[in-house]
Amino acid sequence: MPMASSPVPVEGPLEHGLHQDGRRLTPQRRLILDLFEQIGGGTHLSAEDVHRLLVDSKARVSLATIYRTLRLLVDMGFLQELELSDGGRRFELSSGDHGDHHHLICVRCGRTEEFESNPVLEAGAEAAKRFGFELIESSLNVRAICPNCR
Amino acid sequence: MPMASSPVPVEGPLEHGLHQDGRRLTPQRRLILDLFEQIGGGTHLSAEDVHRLLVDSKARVSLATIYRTLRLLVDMGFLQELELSDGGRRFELSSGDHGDHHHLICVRCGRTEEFESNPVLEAGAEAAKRFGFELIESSLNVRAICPNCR
DNA sequence: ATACGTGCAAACGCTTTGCACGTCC
DNA sequence: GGACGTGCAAAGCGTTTGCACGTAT
Repeated sequence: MPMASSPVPVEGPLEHGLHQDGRRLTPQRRLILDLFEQIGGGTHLSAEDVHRLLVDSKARVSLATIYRTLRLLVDMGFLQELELSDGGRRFELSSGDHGDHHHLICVRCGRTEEFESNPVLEAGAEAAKRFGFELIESSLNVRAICPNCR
Repeated sequence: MPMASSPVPVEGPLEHGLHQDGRRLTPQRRLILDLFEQIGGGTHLSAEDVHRLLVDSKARVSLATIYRTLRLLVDMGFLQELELSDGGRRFELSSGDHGDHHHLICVRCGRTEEFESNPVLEAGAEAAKRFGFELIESSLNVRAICPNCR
């Protein structure tokens, strides 16, 4: 039988990544990443969404910290930033598998569906190669009108 | 010999579209659309770009009118709005042929190359169909680093 | 102990809007 | 003549930043 108590609650990737750069693990950073992990991989949240959700759950985080932490988590690779059609920036948990995502967006109500497509990924990679660019990621945004809004 | 003067200088699509809705053809609207037509189809301009170019050429147009007119021209289908990686909104002449465009964007310097890809268009159309959406347009944004910035 | 992070509020950049005046039909 | 469009300046919105205080290491 193992020891009953483990004073260090298993150093996760967040702690590890932060400490490597001399940065610190704060309750706010933990809360923000936890929120994305609990809410699941396919959800797109704005900075204000994150703030409201955390405040609603009695957490004490300022909007400024949300913005700073979201940028940090994107830089560290935990989150990905999305550029949807309305100009609003959204964030979602990095999908460890590919890193590329395609979105079908209703221009009326904002409803967004995700899908995958290998031909699209290949086309992006090929275009980058042709122009001598180093590929980071490719994202297809399909602007459309959803069944409810028609 | 025909009459020497033709008081209506050939009503173009802009005049026609405007008058249909009880809207008016103003010098500002003409200037803004002319700018895009002269500069060519592949160029992406921000609202400020348009303003600066017009002011530089001695035109008298306010930034507010630029914004109002850009939206109008997009609504009328003469221009298309682009959502590039940095969150900046850009506009370009509607390419009469397809209406879909794909961009390769350098995340460091903002250099943008355009390319075409039928598989991408097909993938977008197929996704829209699968979810029951009515397709408007699809755009692939490939985030990458250009040769100069590497 | 000390560098790093936070909250607050002000500043910021881009975009929109209220209003009085001007202009196209 | 009258509705529509413009310019100006102010407001709006999402985001960033300076600063003093707090806290993780």
